[in-house]
Amino acid sequence: MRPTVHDIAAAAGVSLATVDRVLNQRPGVRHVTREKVETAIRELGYVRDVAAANLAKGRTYPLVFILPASDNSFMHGLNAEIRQAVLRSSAERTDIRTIEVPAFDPAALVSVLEELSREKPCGIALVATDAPDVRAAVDRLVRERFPIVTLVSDLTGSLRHHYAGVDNIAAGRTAARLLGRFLGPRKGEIAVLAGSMLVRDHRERLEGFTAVMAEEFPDLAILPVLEGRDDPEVAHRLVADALGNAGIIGVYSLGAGNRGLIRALKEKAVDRVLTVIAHELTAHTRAALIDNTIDAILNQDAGHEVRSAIRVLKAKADGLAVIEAQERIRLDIFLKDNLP
Amino acid sequence: MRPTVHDIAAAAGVSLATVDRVLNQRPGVRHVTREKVETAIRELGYVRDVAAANLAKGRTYPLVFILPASDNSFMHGLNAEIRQAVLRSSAERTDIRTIEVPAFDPAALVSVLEELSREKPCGIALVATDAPDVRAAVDRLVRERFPIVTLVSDLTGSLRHHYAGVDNIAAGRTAARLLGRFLGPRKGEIAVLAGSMLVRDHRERLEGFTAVMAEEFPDLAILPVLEGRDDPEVAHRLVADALGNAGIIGVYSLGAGNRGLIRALKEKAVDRVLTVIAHELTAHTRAALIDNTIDAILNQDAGHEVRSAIRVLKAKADGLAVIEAQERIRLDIFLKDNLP
DNA sequence: CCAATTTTGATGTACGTAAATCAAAAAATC
DNA sequence: GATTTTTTGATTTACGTACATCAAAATTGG
Repeated sequence: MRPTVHDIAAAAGVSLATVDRVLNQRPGVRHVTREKVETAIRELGYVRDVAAANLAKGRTYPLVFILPASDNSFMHGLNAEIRQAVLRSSAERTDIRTIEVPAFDPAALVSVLEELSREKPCGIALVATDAPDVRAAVDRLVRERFPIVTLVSDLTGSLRHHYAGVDNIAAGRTAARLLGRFLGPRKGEIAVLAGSMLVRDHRERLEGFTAVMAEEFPDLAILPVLEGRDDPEVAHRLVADALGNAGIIGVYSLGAGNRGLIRALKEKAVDRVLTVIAHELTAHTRAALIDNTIDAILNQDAGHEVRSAIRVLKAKADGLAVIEAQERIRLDIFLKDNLP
Repeated sequence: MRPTVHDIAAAAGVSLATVDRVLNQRPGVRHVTREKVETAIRELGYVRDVAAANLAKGRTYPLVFILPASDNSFMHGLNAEIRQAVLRSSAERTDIRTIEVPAFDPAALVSVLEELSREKPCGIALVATDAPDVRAAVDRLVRERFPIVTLVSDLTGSLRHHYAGVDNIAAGRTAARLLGRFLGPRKGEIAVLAGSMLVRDHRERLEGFTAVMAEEFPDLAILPVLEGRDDPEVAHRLVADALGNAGIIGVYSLGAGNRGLIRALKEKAVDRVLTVIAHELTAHTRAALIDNTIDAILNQDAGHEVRSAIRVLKAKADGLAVIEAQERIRLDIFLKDNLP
């Protein structure tokens, strides 16, 4: 049996009350006594029974998710996963609130973060917009001891405790290698469709993509990036235009708005041998993968990201360790054969 | 606040003791009374606080893992992950025991399963050997209400509650498409290295592989399968021999023993352009992926499999629902760019 | 050395559930 | 209608921790 507070008290030769004072960092314990207790804790390998403690405290974990108000499949999926988590909240003792902020608007995000500092949630997950002000606001909250994880899009260089999302540079590199290998010895041009170069994850994907292309596939030339603003209509127009160029043999779509891309491909490229790699598995991209319009889909599992963020925030709130390997968000590569 | 047993008692107009009798299916409750309580439970949406219940019961979950005594990297990894889980067992209230049985030996597995029926663990995870006797033994245990999950290798058609492993047919299909696409328009022969055709997961991978090859890549001819018994030495000899055939342009290694494969490739194929796809990420395959000896690695994450098996067994033991999406074991595809 | 202060101990209640006991009430049997 | 049997209620203890209170002891300051 694992040791309890009683065992600690006995081993340290102090009373239960003193052990409690040490464990919950209450005042009124002499330094030497505190050390006796801490030694006993270490020697017996005591670990607080979190379930019992939470029961006694009647503890819940008020968590806040801050999401951009973007109208694309991925964000809808993310929202749906958060709603699923809310359904489980009574069993998990969480109390989850979602705040939507205008997309690509650092100031709005910062003001929400500042409000939260007053509200005292026990953890914050945010889809970060990459700006110095945001970084500063996050760092401030971390210093005030709020557990913070970034979701989907990271805030490199900030003090956030954890990032629940994929490595976007690796994603871009992977897309490049897949495209390069699929195209084999062919020479030609590659069209790249992004949402916006203002978003860090898109920039990083592009960075990884161009790096591998330059290093390993010199026969493939990357055309100037098309910025579709994650909007199907815009994407459709841009891609349809671009396909006027007969030299294009491959397409990498690294953002959202794939509905437009797929429509353009079906209209303009039925008779051409194009290799297409896109991000995010949705009903549309899935269908396109199956009918060979798309050759591979890179995906991040929004459900995993949300569940991971919650686990990490709870653990940080309790000062517990997380299982690192479990919290790594993997880049899923889907061909038509391994669709879930 | 979520309702407690007290609320149920009040709502149903009965005493706490009666609610307890209903909840824990103790005898001595009239049918009408039981229904009153059950109605109240439904109407208030009561769900038992598992943490509090476990605390009161002093419950632990005695779990058994049955593994084949195979000396390969994957099984070593699996064992290591189970040991990690054992380290967490006090926090997770589990009590995990591992039993090793001779590999590919249905009789041994069956006799272990029969012993367990007496020992009464609250859950069993096994790497199944695919044989009718094993199926029958598993079905018998399921009927005796033991939660059972298969691990890594499934037992199709049995009553096991869950399978914690990848879809091996999909894995084989994915390997075929990757190989086919990487090879592009080239014609030639493909060598396949397996462990043993007696193991279900290997058979399934081969099945998926040959199916896609036949459907979609008719220019690639699959050579007779080399059975390396997951042994590096045997694999080395077989592959080295096979590479005498100059028509080989691709290799699919669907089992273990990749150390031997890699050695053979480095000795015999330095000057050839071979495309190689292998299973299981180990130190060796990882290095080979980085130095371009291998082109892609398909992997199943043993840590995820173990943690998932434990979660599912605990949930089944408590009669709780599992988050299906969370328990799906994914086929990881690693190129040199997205290695963890 | 006494008083003021700090530190420690002893004890009780609570969290939500499990499990047991014994008495009381209701139902079934003859 | 009395007796047996079944069903129900009331109450208590326990799980491991948190938290509060009050008294007792130890330490500090003067």
